[in-house]
Amino acid sequence: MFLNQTSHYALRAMTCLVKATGSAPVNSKELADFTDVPSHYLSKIMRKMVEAGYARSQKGHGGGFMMSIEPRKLRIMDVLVAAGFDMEEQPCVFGWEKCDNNKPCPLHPVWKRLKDCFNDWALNTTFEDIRKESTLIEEVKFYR
Amino acid sequence: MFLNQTSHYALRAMTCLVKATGSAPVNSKELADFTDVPSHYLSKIMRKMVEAGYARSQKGHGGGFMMSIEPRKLRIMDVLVAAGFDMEEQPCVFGWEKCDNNKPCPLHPVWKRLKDCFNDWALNTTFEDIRKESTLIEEVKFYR
DNA sequence: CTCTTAATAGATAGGCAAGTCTATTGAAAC
DNA sequence: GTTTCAATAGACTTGCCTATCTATTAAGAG
Repeated sequence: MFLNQTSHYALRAMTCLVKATGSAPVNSKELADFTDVPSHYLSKIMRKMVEAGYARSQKGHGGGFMMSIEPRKLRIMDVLVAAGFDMEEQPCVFGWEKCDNNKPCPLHPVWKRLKDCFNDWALNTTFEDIRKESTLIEEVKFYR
Repeated sequence: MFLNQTSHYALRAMTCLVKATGSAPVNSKELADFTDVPSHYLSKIMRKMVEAGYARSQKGHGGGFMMSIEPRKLRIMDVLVAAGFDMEEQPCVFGWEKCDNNKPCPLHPVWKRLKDCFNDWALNTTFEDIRKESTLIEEVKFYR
């Protein structure tokens, strides 16, 4: 419904990492299995998470990825942005170059309400919330 | 940000029609200009609006499209659905076939909050709201 | 009737996000 | 040091949503 496939993938991966906090690094094969993302494609997304400082990677034997930021300090919006999302670049519903309160497109006020609630969600949900609310990572295999 | 291009186009077109209620039919060239949608592509979308009963089309001289439902009875969700959107078919963030309250994916509760606010918006905003809140159609040309 | 305007239909093409493949680099174990 | 495991890099391919093109059908004007 919202966002693109890559955003979904990034959220899945970081969710797995937050659940694995404290344990050994999760290697990319495992991560690809849990998240059901093509492994090579996931690697690219993880690269972005590493560059943004949200994950660390460890090469070689026993290597993999681990979260490198306090979950309560990582918001959903941060992950989306790191994965390439940019709220400012989102086109106006009407396709207008300039569309703001001064020169609103015919759908501006209505659309703004939707954007506001999306922003509210993405900025006020942290990975600490996700860690607390999500099912256990161990249960993942069982469920699928 | 949300939904696909086609959904945006459908909302633009119906917004123009609701603003033109009472006047002569808006022909597809005019509609394409106002909405900035490729005219042949817009035709296909309008076909769906006609089939859904939200617009009427008039062929020949002086023909075009006009709204055929009371604005207060048409919700944003209706237009989205007619344009091809299906909430039930929206994949789970985690890509699970079955993902509900019984077998929630690790992001289920968090994602649900976003879906709820989207639904709330799409189901509770009518084209009467849009008509009242939007800038006048005459101003459109001026603004762009 | 016929002329003009405009919607409809379906086949075809483009563009870009998503996914794949191959090779390389880096780190740990022994 | 050498072997093995695993991340990184980047070129290449795929697939699907958008968009375009061509031809047809329908309706009103005169």
